[in-house]
Amino acid sequence: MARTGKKRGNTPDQDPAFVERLEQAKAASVAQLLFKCARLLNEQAVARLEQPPGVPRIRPAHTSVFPHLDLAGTRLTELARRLGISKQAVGQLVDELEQMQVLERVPDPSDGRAKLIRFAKAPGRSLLDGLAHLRRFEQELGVAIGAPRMAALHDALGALLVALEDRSTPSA
Amino acid sequence: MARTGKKRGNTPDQDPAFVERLEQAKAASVAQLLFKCARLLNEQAVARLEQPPGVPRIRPAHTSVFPHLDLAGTRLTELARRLGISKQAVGQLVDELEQMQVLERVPDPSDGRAKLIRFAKAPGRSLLDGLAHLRRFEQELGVAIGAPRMAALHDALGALLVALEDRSTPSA
DNA sequence: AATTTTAGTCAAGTCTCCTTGACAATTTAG
DNA sequence: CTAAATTGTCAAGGAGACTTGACTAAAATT
Repeated sequence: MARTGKKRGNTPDQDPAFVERLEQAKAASVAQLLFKCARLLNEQAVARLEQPPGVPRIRPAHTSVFPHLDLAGTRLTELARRLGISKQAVGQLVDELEQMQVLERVPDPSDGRAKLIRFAKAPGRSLLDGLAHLRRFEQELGVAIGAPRMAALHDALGALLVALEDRSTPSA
Repeated sequence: MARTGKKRGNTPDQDPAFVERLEQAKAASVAQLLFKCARLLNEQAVARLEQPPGVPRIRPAHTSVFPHLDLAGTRLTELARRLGISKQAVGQLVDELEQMQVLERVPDPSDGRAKLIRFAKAPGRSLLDGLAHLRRFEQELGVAIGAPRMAALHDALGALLVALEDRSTPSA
């Protein structure tokens, strides 16, 4: 690295007003903050999990399934509807999560065609370890930024999610 | 839908303690909320942009570049380092953003090999319109969840980002 | 001046995540 | 009982977001 120290700082030849508009736009963006935090958090959380090689690793997409699972079990079709993706896609995710012994499929007693998808009775450490890890990670972050802020974050995100979901599905 | 009304509510045959741990874990996850909000927000923001057909559309991946751009211009290699991806990948994103007249490449006066990537001088409406859209979108969301919550969200995310960045680069 | 590094690019390939199409097993409706 | 609809699965495929490898031009090092 032999650059002469002027790594940044001055704008070469751009209109100051234009520059200011950009600065403003960048600074104001809650969205940008959100994106960046989400990416970093996801990366660091996943990196914490020791993943046994060979069997399919847990991937970001898998986590999106959990919040839509009823504890009594949920049908594939219903899951697909909630996630807004095809049932084949869900099927694949569930296949993998089943291999990891995180989820299990049991026959639906009330319908011979259907199966209920639910958390595995004897999760192969993957699930509970993973969740415990995540919890611990979140606690650490809570300490880092302060409990009140963490609570405020939780609250605000919950509200934001509702607002966003209302937009994407104005009907359902 | 002929299920006899027991869509959820009671757990068939699972250990209550286990069930509670799961419920807790699900409810507690700030991370899940964060991921989902970020994804929805990015998708919806991009979807709002009226995209001229033919030329490459702006896609969610593109937005990740902006926060790392210095207004004076940033080199491709530096951008790649900041984003944590290969310079070829960045090159592709920048190619597309250049075609859309959102960014431009100018030769780096201090190094004949290098080019500086920066916001286009005459953005083809895409950029400024896009930023204006984003601002408006955020304002709408602010109304939806309430101004205080929005402020709290902004504050908490800022703090969280710092905490996360400190972790990922304890040295640099 | 000769050698090694560095900045950016071209080409090709991979991995993830999701889609469409076709299908057998059941259930429900007529 | 037969016809239509629904549940889940198998198979193939595609778009997006990267990656690795090979290479040129310019700069720094020796």
